Amino acid sequence: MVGVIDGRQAAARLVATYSCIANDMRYTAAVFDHCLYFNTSALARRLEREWSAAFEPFDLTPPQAFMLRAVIERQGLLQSELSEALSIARPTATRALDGLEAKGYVERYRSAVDGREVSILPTPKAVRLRNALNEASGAVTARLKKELGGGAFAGAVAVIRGIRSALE
Amino acid sequence: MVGVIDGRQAAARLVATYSCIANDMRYTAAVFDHCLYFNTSALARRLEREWSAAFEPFDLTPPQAFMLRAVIERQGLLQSELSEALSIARPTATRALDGLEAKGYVERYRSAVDGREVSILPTPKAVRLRNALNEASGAVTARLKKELGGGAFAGAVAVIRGIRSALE
DNA sequence: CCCATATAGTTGCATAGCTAATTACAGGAG
DNA sequence: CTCCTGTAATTAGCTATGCAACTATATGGG
Repeated sequence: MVGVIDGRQAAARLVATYSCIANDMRYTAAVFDHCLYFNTSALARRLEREWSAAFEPFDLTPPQAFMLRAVIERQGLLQSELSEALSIARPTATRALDGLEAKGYVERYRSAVDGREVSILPTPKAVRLRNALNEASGAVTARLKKELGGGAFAGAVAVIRGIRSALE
Repeated sequence: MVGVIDGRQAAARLVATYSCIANDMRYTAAVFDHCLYFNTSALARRLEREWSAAFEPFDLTPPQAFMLRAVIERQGLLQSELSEALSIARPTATRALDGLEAKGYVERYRSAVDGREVSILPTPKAVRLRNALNEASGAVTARLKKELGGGAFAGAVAVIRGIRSALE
């Protein structure tokens, strides 16, 4: 904390709120309106809240729930394959699986073929959650589709996936 | 670590890799292809890498750099206004500003009008970075625009921003 | 004036993500 | 066989993020 601002400066602040010295566009509301990074990160944070609420009844965070769903749908994948499927770094996969293992949802099996690899299998308790997890996620999707319009929603997902794949 | 998987099970794993019991679509490559949350989060992580490299010469992470750019472009905003402008929670803004203050890029001024509020101003050292920061970000944008096609890029940003604003 | 309520900012705690470094195993060159 | 190199997973350490709780200030009612 460095100083105190007086009333005159506070008034100047209010003007600054609604003007943009940077690009001669005055009364621009948002600073990074046209930035792909900014809008994508902000949307990701916003969506995290939606899916967080959806998985809250299972006491799972969205990353945990998506990892578990992947383990259930693709039984026996190696950790490296899971990290690739979920587009996360391998240490992140290690920790997500640590958490799910501690909760009794997954088991690790070291491969007899290659002793470095570890296969992941869901426990029966996890498999029993499968439909409920899919439905919880599907309910959020259905709600957003309704709010945003079905066509717009599918188009948006396609656009976002398209950018992802264009960046490898 | 619970057990060891044998060769036969390993073979079954490979089949599982490329089939999807969940929805009768076999040979589906990606598990959550149609999920808005999954694709958006994954894209956000990918873009974080791009912008991270862009701001690396300034020893700033993307969140730090975007906060600093907002402070420079909207001089004198309150912390609450900055957190809203950047779509982050107020504690996150507090910590981002702590870091920028420690680096000598921003100064906090407690409002004389309302002693709870704090106005943020960039230091001259920060203002001198302004063009370079904008250009660093613009260079990434330009490169991606070229890779993805200008129309597709602008359309994608519009779509993503549209979803953001539809969710308030 | 004093108290109750509200608000701005901060702090504590937890999760998730990354890179770099480490450990354990695999596989080929000599 | 031994060593060197490569790779899967883990560990260490950092940043960013959010919610909940706390502090300090403001404001309106008695």
